[in-house]
Amino acid sequence: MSALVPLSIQEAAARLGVSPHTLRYYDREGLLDVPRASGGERRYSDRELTLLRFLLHLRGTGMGMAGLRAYMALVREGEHTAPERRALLVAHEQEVEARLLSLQADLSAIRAKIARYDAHLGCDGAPARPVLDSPVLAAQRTAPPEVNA
Amino acid sequence: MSALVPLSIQEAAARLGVSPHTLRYYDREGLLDVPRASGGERRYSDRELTLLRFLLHLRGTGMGMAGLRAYMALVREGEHTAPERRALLVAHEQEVEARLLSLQADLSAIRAKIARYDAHLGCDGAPARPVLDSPVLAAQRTAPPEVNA
DNA sequence: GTAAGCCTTCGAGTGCGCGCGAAGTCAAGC
DNA sequence: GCTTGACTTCGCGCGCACTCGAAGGCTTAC
Repeated sequence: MSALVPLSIQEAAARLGVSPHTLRYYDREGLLDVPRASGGERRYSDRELTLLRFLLHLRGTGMGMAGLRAYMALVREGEHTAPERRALLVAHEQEVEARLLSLQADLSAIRAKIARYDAHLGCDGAPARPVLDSPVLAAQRTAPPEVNA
Repeated sequence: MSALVPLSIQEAAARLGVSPHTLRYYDREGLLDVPRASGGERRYSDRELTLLRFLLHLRGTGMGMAGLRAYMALVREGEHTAPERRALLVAHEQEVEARLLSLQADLSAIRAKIARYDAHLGCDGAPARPVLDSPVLAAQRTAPPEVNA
């Protein structure tokens, strides 16, 4: 999981699942100060990889570049900014949770529609296929079906 | 929930929670054939509102305009396209579920980070605040904490 | 020495889903 | 008849996060 020796931008990109272009972009945007080798090449070691992995979690949940910059600015400030970082993360967490709920609601509506197609295709009153269950669906059974079509 | 009389674009937009601009855009893009009043004004009745509501569920789960067009093309084709519509929706559903899972994984990582800040701020080995639980979180306790920072 | 290959910077382009302002039209009220 | 106001079409602009191409430099291999 961790590298013993600093990685080139290509290797780092491969590990993180992004393109080298993206890593350079993040650098340009001032998210990280990536150490350079003698020839000026970026060297990604554990610290950078760890930070980037977390930044990618933030990006994956829709935080914009401005948010990432703000967070990394606090990180550079030092340990005493921990409360502010926590506040920033909690605020983001709440936004994400809201989006997650509405995403689940939308998905639920789509599944209801699929179920209706199943009912009509099955042509015997009951769904032909029981719409195989998924772990993600657990919470949705509490919400009303909301069959709006 | 439903209108007895066709709505103006403003009223429809308000009900659907989008802007009139967006409704005209959808019209231009050929998603719906919205009936017009004598003066050429769009009139949204139950059929249109219902269709749009479902389209907004699709948009809300990240389906692009091309997907919406494809779906609506099938709807216009008639009832015999039901199997294709179902297939389209099922494919989309699976994409969304995948995104949902990765979103939850990202969110989980962020929450782990918050918990670590809590631990350090609390300064007594245990989280000062038990990180209040949410219904969304139910499935996540099965996944490993993945504290990567 | 020189060719290969990966790196560098800089700046412009892309794709998507609107957002918005301009300019014109139409129906209703006074 | 004239204003008012909501509607129409048209088409450019935008914000975001990349994405890519051009032009050049450094190191290593032969």
